[in-house]
Amino acid sequence: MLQSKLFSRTTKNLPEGEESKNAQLLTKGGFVNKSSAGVYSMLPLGLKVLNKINQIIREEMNAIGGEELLMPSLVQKKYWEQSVRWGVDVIYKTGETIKSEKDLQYGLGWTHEEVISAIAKHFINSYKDLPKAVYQIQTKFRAEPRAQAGLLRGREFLMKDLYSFHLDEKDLNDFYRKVIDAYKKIMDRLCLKALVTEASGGAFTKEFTHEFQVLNSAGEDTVMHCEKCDWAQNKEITQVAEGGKCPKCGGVVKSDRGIEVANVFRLGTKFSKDFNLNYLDQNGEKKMVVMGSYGIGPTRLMGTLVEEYNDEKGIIWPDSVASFKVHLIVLGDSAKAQKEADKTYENLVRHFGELEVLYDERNASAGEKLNDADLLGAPWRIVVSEKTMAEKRVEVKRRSEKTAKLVSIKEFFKLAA
RNA sequence: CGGACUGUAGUAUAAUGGUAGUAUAUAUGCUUUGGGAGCAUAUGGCCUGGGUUCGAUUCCCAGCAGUCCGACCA
Repeated sequence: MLQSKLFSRTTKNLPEGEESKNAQLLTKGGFVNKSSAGVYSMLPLGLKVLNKINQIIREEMNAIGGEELLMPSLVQKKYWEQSVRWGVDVIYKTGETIKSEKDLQYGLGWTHEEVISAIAKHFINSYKDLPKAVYQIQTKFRAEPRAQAGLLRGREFLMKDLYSFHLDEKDLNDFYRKVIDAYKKIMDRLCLKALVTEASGGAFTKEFTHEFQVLNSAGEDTVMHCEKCDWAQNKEITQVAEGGKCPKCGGVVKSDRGIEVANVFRLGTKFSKDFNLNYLDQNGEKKMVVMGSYGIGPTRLMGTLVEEYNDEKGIIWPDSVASFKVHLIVLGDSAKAQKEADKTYENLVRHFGELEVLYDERNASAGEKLNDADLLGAPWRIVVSEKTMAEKRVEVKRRSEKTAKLVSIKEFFKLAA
């Protein structure tokens, strides 16, 4: 893609008052645009990142037998009333609707246990229908009293929500483990280290739930975790103080801020009861379906990646999610260098595809181009100039490293493989 | 929802009870090209409502909006 043709452009000035790194850098680079507090548009560059994150999530969800579907965002009041959740204060509710249905009210979906339970009634009647797992990647709405920290806490955000249906607790627990493993794979592919953290079960269950916490000072949660082993608990429930002994291995317990990027819940029969979601077992006896729900926030993950991977110049995207794999820059205005860079661009496009190569062919100064490349954070930067041509090489630099080197384009393809 | 601070051009900012200035971005031309280049010209702005005043972008009140802190947060 040609940089001169991009819809967005980078800015020199930082947005006023925004203090979080992810809001600053994503706005400066033209990845996102804030419409109002906690409400963001994904601009073309940002959407490319988000789509890659979503694709990774999809692949791992499909791998454990999840089927993708899409539920409505507009959810009629009766659904929420059935689970006694119409009263929660995070629901955005519709005001006056059209006259002929003035008694009909809707809430914008902030989670979908109700809707999926109602749907599941149509398809789950027998033990032969279980287990099942479906998920969606969808915009969620929550009337947060205070949106903050850019993409980390929004009023509108993307969520992958997976729901599973089981014969009994044992079957649920087996699947629950599977989801945790799938989430671990997702974090690995996103280059994020997340602690599987025990947390309160809230209204659903007395058992622990598990949160995936990425330790980062931008986080809102406090995580107590062992220095040695993988033991971690949300501070809300933990009995151990900082500096105390890890209950699992005896190591030293530390306290750090964490960003909750995912969570897994055992719902049990809460919604099966509310929605009469039953099945007949082998003996013809009526039993309640046992459910689980599992969430990941792709937009929050995107913000977390920026918080984790940046330097004073800009973002350093992991290879798996970068908007572009390669950022090609031509320096100097000699027609020769231009021509050579054009050729290199075609070569790169043939190798990686057009969507993976950003070519800065603008008539701009060297400093501006180099700074933009650092800000946008593609994993590889290639410079073509009179200098590199004299050596019959291109200059290749990894965004995460300090030094560049001169190599042939063939050697670069090997490096980037 | 409580507290603090803030609303001036696309963005970032300055000054002012009486014609609103700068940087950056944008457009045009010339020059320039390895870390946000230079010159010239041009485009573009005082959140809304009420009050005080001869006169309000400025002072007062209210609203709306934003950021931060706290409370909240399946």
